This record gives sequence, C-alpha cells and structure tokens, in this order.
Amino acid sequence: MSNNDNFVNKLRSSGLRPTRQRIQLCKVLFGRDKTFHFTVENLAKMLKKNFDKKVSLATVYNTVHVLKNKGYLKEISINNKKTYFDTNISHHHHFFNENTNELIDLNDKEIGPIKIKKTIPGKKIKSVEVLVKIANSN
Amino acid sequence: MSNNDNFVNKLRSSGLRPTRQRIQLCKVLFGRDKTFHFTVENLAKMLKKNFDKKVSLATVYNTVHVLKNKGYLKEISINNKKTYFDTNISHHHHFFNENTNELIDLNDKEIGPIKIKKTIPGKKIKSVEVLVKIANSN
DNA sequence: TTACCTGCAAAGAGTTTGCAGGTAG
DNA sequence: CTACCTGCAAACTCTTTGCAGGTAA
Repeated sequence: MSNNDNFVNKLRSSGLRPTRQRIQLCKVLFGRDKTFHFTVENLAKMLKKNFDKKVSLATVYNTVHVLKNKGYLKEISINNKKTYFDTNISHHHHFFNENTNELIDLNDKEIGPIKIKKTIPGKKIKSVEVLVKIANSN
Repeated sequence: MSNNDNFVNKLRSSGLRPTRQRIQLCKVLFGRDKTFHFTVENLAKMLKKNFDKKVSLATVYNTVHVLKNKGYLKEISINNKKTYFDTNISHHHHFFNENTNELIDLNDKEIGPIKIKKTIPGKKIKSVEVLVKIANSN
C-alpha cells in the first residue's frame, strides 16, 4: 500500500472524501518518520508553502477535527491560547518548552508509573496526562 | 489581623490600590475555608451576586492577572476554551470532571512520586503538572 | 446528477485595550 | 491634586458556521 492510499484510507474511514486539499493535509501530517506536533495555524502555513492550491483555514479546522474525533490525532492542552495536536496517538506525555512553545514527546517508559491514590465515588478515570514544563537552565 | 486587612495587604503588595471592587473580589477568592477553582466569567458572576456595585469584566481580568503574576493565584491548563484559576498555590494536581467541568484538588500525597527519566540538554524542569480526567462511571 | 466539499466572509467566544470620567492617597 | 482605577465599548485572537459555487463518485 502506497503512502497515498494510506492517506485516502484514513480519510475514507473518517467519513471524508479524499479531496486534493485533504490528501495534501494528510501528507503533511502523516507522511513523515517522526511524530509531529502542530497547531491549526501552523499546519495551514505548511500547506500554503507545500501546495499550489489554496487551502482555507476553515477546511483545515474541519478536517483536523474529524481526524481527531476518529482517533488519528490527539489534542493536547498546554495553555489557553492555542490548541495543539499530535500525530502520536499512543499513550504518552509531553515536555513543553516555554522558550520556543514547542512540544517534545515523553513516552511511558521515560516516566515512572503514576499512582492515583484518591478516588471519586461514581467516577472513573478517563486519562492521566502529565505535562512537564521546561525552560533554558541558564 | 482581620481578613479585610489581609485582603488589603495582598492588593498593596501586588501594587494595586485597595478599591472597593478589588477588596470584594479578594473576599470572594480568599475569604473561604476551602481552596477555590474558578474562571473569570465565573468570578464576575459571583461578584455581581454578592456586591451592590457593578464590577466590570475588564476589572476582574485585570485584577486576577495581577494577583496571578504576584503568585497569589495559580493558572491551570485544562482545555483551550477557558482559563481556570486556583486559590491553592501549593504544589498539587487536579482531577477534571468532564461531566460538570469542575476541578478537584489532588494533593501531592494522593499521587505517587513522579519520576522523569528523560532530560533535555540545556533545559531545566520548571513544573510537572498532572491532570486526571474523570467522568461518570456508568 | 447528487451529495458532499471548498473558500470566503461573517459570526462567536474569551480576552485585552483605549479612553473619559471617578476615586484613593 | 495627581496618579491610578473604573466601566464601557471596541478591538483582538482563535475557532466555528453559513452560504454560493465547485468537485468526487
């Protein structure tokens, strides 16, 4: 299966037609070796750069959200300004570089087990997210 | 020292004049036994309720941010819609109830020690924040 | 052909800012 | 009195929505 078919499958299985804009978007997101952190604004800029056709912000938002709901992307809460997304959908955590506003993956093995000793009656834990903020040490 | 003097001191030490609006704001925030989580909108509503004078949103934003910068309040990242603040400025973590959008404190003793095994050259860790999302178990 | 998609612009939500009148010191 | 503060409204940023023309199947 070529990469391109892979992108088309991702889109179809999300209920989206594989239009040129969306395929290009998938290329940018999933056509790379390393996992990738981005904001919508960020992604729109990359699309503009690598693609002859114009892709409107609305389309980027729309497509990213469908991919997220389908589980192909993960949403990350950092601050309240921008929404960050991650193509790494496995269970993991993050460093947030306060100097550059960049995210770095921190996989499960790089962090000790986390034990939540408190329980809330009638509630169950949906997720445990660790965010480690870092900055220049000087 | 009466509570009221305490509020005035907090304001003065933040470089703010203790106006009626701000004293009232401090009363709502700090004049309670338990620590308190809120959004600006949230706080503005409480002020409207408990206070004869009108307090504009702008004043609430302004004052809350100065108190935060001075370290009297902590800002919490939950989602990208609203900014949450916490009057508990000690080191601790949070449950976030996805059904009600409420925060619950999770103190250091209620969570096992967290060991970050990965380091980033030239960077130091500024904070480690754990957010445990919970929802109805049924 | 038909249903879905696109880009644009306008609307929303939360937050910040500028300004003329008001108040603490 | 003077500098700072207040409320209001307008501006801003990020995100979502409505709509008329375009495109995949």
